[in-house]
Amino acid sequence: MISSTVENYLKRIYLEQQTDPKALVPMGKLAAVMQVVPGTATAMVKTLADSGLLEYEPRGGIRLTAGGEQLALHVLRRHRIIELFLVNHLGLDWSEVHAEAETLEHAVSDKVLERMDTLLNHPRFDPHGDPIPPAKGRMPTESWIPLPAVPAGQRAQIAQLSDQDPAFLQFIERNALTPGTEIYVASYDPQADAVTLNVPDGSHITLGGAAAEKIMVRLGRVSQCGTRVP
Amino acid sequence: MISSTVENYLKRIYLEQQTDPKALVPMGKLAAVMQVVPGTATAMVKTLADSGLLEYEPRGGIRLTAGGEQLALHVLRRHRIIELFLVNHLGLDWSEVHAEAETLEHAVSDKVLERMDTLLNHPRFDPHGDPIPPAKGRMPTESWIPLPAVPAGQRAQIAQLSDQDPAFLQFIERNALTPGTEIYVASYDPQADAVTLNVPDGSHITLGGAAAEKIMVRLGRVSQCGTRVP
DNA sequence: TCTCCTTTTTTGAGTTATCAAAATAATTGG
DNA sequence: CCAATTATTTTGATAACTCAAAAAAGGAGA
Repeated sequence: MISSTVENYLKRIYLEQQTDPKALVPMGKLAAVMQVVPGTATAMVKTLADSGLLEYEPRGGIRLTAGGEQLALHVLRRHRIIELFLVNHLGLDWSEVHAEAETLEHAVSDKVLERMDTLLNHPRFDPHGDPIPPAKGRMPTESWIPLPAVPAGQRAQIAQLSDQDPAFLQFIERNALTPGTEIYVASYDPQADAVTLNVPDGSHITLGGAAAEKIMVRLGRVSQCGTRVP
Repeated sequence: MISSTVENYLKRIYLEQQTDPKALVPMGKLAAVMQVVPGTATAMVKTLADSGLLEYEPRGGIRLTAGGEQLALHVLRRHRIIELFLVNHLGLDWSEVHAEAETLEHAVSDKVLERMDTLLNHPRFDPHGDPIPPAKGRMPTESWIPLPAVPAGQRAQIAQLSDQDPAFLQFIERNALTPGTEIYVASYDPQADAVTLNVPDGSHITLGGAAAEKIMVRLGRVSQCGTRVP
């Protein structure tokens, strides 16, 4: 039986890996995201390597094996389906479901998960726009760019929010910037570190660079299938 | 933070206590139901006593304190609401939800639990007929008797099944003996160790004493409010 | 009352996951 | 190229939970 601690390590390593797929994940980074001291990460990584879940290059870094990645994706699938279920079926606020799913992802059985998946109609994205790993098959590749990379005068669609902080997500919701929203980038001034957008309801809003960087968009009016927050 | 191990001990102790409320729960019994060696139970009981969750009489037995009982009831409430939610909202079979709830009861937050409770319309009984401890206030007292205690010729209503084994529960369902069912006790022969019942659909069935003992009933046609398996 | 048997407690040890702090390796600027 | 800094690993401890097996306490029957 695989412990929830191990599940968390695998999930985190996978997510770190995605930020730079060719590089090894450094131990310091892993320790930081797992909120443990470096020595703890080293110890855990050794046991994970012994279990064949990752490759460990001492003083170099780590990389998940195919087996490790499969387990990580399974955890991620649980996490994201649970998030969506909590929003769509239990009426929780999307800003709080991340924290709930952190715990539930280790407790929900495959059977219960597949029921949720069916009830949700096999969704492709979670409430924050993150793709839900399919039960079998490869992870879909996403082509997102951060909002500040969109040239002024372009249309785009909000795809994903890469910060799960409830306060940030509530801000996003208050300003109708949830995934799926079509926006128009009115201006981007690198000097002022400011992006101004028009949103469908007619209003416009100006964001600083730090906030804009957390908003991932798809250029043009690509249609995105899958359930998401209205 | 209270560990799920501790939650399980408290829950089990509470349930054992109920079988004979005036007596202390013996250590051997606790070890048996927790499936640990006696020494483990002793060690855990000492820490629980130090935390003020139970009273421990060495070589005598244990009894939950008010605080311990409150925590136990909280766990039991989670367990039973989750069971009902899994049956009514996720369509799981009632014979399998006990096992699922054993894990989920330690992972579901109060917020999620109260959403389930609301969605279920504040049910009073779980799928097996066990009363759901209220969020606040005392546990309702049930007046059940085992099926063999019903005199022949009497009507009764099935109240609860005191065995969570999926095979037994599937048998119960196949024979339409789920909680809420009105039955008529046609005969009871202690010598033959057999009870024969008539069920609403017109058929009748004969049970051995061991199976009949696991079926708790309410005499007469008392109406039981609360959601249950159809 | 005095063994024998059962129950319970104690003792010693193992596992998993963690931290603190010392030791070591790698990198980087002068 | 070397010293200083930074990253990583090692070492020694701890907490929670567990088991195995020895020791102790309580009966119950002769």
